[in-house]
Amino acid sequence: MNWTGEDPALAALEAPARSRLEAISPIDIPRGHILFSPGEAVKGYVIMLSGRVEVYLLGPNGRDILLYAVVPGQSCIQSTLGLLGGDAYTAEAVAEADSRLVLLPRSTFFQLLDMSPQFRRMVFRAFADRMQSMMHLVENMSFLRVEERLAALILTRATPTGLLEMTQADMARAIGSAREVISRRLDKFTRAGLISHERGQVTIRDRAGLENLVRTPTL
Amino acid sequence: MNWTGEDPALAALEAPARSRLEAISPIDIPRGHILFSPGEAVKGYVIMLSGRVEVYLLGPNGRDILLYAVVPGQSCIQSTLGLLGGDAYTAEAVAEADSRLVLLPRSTFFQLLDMSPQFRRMVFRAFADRMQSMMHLVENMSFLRVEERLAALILTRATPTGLLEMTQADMARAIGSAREVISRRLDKFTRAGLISHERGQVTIRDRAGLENLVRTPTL
DNA sequence: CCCCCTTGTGTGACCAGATCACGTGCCTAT
DNA sequence: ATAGGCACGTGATCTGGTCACACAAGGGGG
Repeated sequence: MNWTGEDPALAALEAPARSRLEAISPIDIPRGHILFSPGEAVKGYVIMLSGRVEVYLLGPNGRDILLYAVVPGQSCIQSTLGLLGGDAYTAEAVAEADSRLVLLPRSTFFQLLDMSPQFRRMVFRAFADRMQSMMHLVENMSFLRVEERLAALILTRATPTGLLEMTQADMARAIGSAREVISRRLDKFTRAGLISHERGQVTIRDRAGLENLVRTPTL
Repeated sequence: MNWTGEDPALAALEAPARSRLEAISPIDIPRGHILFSPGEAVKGYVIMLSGRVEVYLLGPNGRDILLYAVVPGQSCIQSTLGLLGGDAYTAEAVAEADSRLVLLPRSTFFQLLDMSPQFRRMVFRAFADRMQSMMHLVENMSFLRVEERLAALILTRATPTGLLEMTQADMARAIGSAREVISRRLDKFTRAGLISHERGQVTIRDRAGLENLVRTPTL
């Protein structure tokens, strides 16, 4: 077993730190599984090896918004917050794809933090990335219109062939809007010839047109 | 000169780290001064000794929203982000009161990070606090109505005697709304007997009534 | 002291978007 | 076949952000 070789950042760790990590077995999480829910105690520091985990903030009325997605090479900030501050989770994390990850117990995490400069850099970097992305989230939600956010979502999440398989409700969650609004916007896009859409999927018809929408602030 | 004694977290540092810090002189920033603007290169890690610095995200149309305020014992995350990720500032920081702070050059910051476990904890803790507050920001802006946010603002920022000296435009920035909306809400609050207000200030008349507004989700 | 200029406010009209309350096809398991 | 669940469409309504003003309160400089 040699999972630390799978990731460049992990492979760069000092030998002692690496072997300390190797002692822990990765766990596999099936798609759709919930890693943690609000109120649960923090289990440890999470290192993603493969897959995709999305972290949502849950609102009182059943609404929820996507805070960020964790992909390999990143860590889950929620966990780190809990480890450092002692608070419980306030968000929900769900595996969007079959995922493989390593769960570092609190004590191991702190040991590594003290013994390995490389590990420290890794953690700091992960922190910085998250913070950056959170700021972008705030920025987008505050200053961009739904139409721009939606266009951006379609462009960034569609396959190279221009297909996006996603339900309207999920799109709404991803850009912090409501399902009904997505429905209407997709209609508008379709009438404008930018996309076509049917149950569960959107197909890009005019990529340039969408890109134009994104980079046009308010016009 | 012995400024590390002024703050409990700093006083807890190991002797070598402390003396390393003491070699740097604090700088004084007058109220209203802008510490940094978007696009500027990152100067270093900031440790606040006294005062209050507010960090705003600037929108394209002149609108801006308060990301967080830095008070003594905390650090400015924007700076840290820059140090770790190498990106320039994307926000603006302005001193809301006369402030005194220490600016750690990048190299010193990393040296301390490597040599002092206490310093590491301090930095991590600051990071975690900021991340936590950013999540609260997102949470509040997504799930709370303007009225609740405004009531909360008045309660938390008013003096013990119930006076809040702040312009409506500033309140709007603080809770991520627009000036006109604040104007109308304050009117409403006043008609309800919760507050009274005049140019540049709000006075709490019915604290319990305001608190009730805050903790009532939608009713 | 008055004028002018800046700053802080009040207000109405309008628009984007969130919420509510449905209805309607599709798909699957019993 | 049918019932239930899921994805989607749609109108009505409300909150809140934007725009375009007017107006009042200070604050110098003449």
